[in-house]
Amino acid sequence: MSDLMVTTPIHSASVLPEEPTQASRFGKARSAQSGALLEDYVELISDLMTSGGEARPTDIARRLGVAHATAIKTIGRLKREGLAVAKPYRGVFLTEAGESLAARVRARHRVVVDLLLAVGVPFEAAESDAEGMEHHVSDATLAAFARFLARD
Amino acid sequence: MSDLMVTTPIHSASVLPEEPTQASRFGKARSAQSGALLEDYVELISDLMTSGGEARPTDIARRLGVAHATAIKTIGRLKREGLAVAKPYRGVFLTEAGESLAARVRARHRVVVDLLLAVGVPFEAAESDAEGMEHHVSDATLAAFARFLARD
DNA sequence: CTCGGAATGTAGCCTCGGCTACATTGTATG
DNA sequence: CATACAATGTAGCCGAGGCTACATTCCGAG
Ligand SMILES: [Mn+2]
Ligand SMILES: [Mn+2]
Ligand SMILES: [Mn+2]
Ligand SMILES: [Mn+2]
Repeated sequence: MSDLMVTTPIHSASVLPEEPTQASRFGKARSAQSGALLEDYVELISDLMTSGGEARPTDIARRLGVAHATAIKTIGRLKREGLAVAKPYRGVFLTEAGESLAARVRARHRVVVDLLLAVGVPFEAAESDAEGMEHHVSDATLAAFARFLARD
Repeated sequence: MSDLMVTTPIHSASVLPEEPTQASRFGKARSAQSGALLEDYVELISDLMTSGGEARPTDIARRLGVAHATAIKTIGRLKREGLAVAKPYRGVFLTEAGESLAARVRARHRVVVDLLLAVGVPFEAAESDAEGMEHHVSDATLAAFARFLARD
């Protein structure tokens, strides 16, 4: 490795950022995280509706690997936030807002996985890591990923 | 775009994964998330010690953008988990385990930021998004990132 | 039709990670 | 060397997201 590469700094400098800057970064990570669960739910509900015509609490719970009571409680939160509707014992449906969020989340998920694959991440690691990473990918980063994937 | 590129599938197929597979992916994302806060704390404490010789609860809180009581409570958890030690009113210190975790976390943070920069993500978005994404980067993915960055 | 088992829903418990309000301690300055 | 004030610590609240245990409802097989 050359120690004279002044033109293109490959590595990010390891300086402690300014305090408000750093606080803002951590804050963004926290708020991104708070929406993560709802994003996964709407994406999953949309997938289940498409592939089987219905989204039942038990199926949702099994797919997420949680107890059915946990799923039902979260579905309640989806309703409160206007992302889903459900009548007792009648399955879950997405609102317009829910469908639209699901579409965005699904598209982002795919781009993240594709980016990981493109830089050489093995398939299962890509899918697994993307499930968590996706919720922290900003629009700017998503756009950069898309540009990178579209390059020749 | 050619519609005959059968040799190299660029895009990940959009099929619903098998149920246990999907549950395991979501489960991994959940457990990764549960360690995220502790990772950020040890990295930050290590940085503060290096740059200023001490890590005080107030400074930690300001950098993270949380109330000092929140920081103190989490420092309690660091102690319970054997990552830090602190005597009342005397500042926080990392144990061997804490230092070692901090070193790994710092290295991973840098690789993630560098990877994002390398694929064209703007600097501030890279730093901001990395703060959340890093905690979901598995060893396999980290290794792939490092290989990608080391390419000619 | 009936009724038993699966699905759904409810209740109540836990930990985590935020917060505010207040109490205590340490120390720097006058 | 006293004390005002900043830092630290404690108490108690909240919501999210897990869980188990139990109650209720639905529906398909007989
Ligand atoms: Mn996800
Ligand atoms: Mn996803
Ligand atoms: Mn982080
Ligand atoms: Mn970090």
